[in-house]
Amino acid sequence: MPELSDIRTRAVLPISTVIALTDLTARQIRYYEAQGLLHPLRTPGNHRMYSLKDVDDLVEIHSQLAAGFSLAELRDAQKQPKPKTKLSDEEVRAALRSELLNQGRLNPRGDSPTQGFGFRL
Amino acid sequence: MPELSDIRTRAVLPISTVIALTDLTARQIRYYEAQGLLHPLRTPGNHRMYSLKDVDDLVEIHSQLAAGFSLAELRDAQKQPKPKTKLSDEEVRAALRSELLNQGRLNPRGDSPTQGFGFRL
DNA sequence: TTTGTTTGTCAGGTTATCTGACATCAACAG
DNA sequence: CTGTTGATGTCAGATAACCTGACAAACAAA
Repeated sequence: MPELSDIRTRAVLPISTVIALTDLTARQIRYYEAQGLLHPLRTPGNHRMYSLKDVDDLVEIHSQLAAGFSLAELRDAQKQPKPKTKLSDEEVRAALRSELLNQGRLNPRGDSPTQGFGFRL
Repeated sequence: MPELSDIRTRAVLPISTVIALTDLTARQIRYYEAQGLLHPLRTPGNHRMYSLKDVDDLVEIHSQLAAGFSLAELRDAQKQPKPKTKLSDEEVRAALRSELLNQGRLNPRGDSPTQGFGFRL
């Protein structure tokens, strides 16, 4: 009996279910994959199988597309490692010091603060 | 965009996934359904679609089968409402009184105490 | 032995998904 | 204005997945 605890990352959903859960079309889902945005598993018969995490990612991708980003940009952004929850105590203190010195501007590159990519406190 | 919170009761899995998650055969899964033990939804094209709860139920059914119960017994047992968490305070007090009076035997019918069907405190 | 329950297996038919190609449409550049 | 690019729609042909129905096997119980 397989473990059922990894259900969010286990590929259990056919594309028809993903379509129903996301309101995306098969064309969109396959195109995002072709552009390198996700990598669903395949059955021995070559049918795509998706995890719940894939569904989340697809919704996020479509949201970012609607926000004006291109699939190429999203793909490149994926390659950047996201420190996020893996900040050491010292890094957190450094970020807080920077916060105080820069009056709340943690984003020296001037990117939109609403996208959620790259470094954020 | 559909809500993803009801994912445990939403029919999103094809029978091939259920087979992989349960180690049951398609024959077993369809036969349990034919005997009235579960009722997966169907796609417009008549393909069965299962929820994660269905997967849990199937594992439980197979376990009960291995324990010697017949599918007919399990089906009938399903029809019995299970009070369980819906006991009123008065019912709890009555059960405790009965407990004291009968020296721990809450099962006057003499069923096996390991099955988990019917009334239990 | 006979009967009932559960499971295996096969055949024939239908549905779901695949890939590849071409069309459309909007945004943008020249 | 015209041509290019990115995202999506749509279709055809092929294959995989699933369906039902039927018959057989294994086993336990009457």
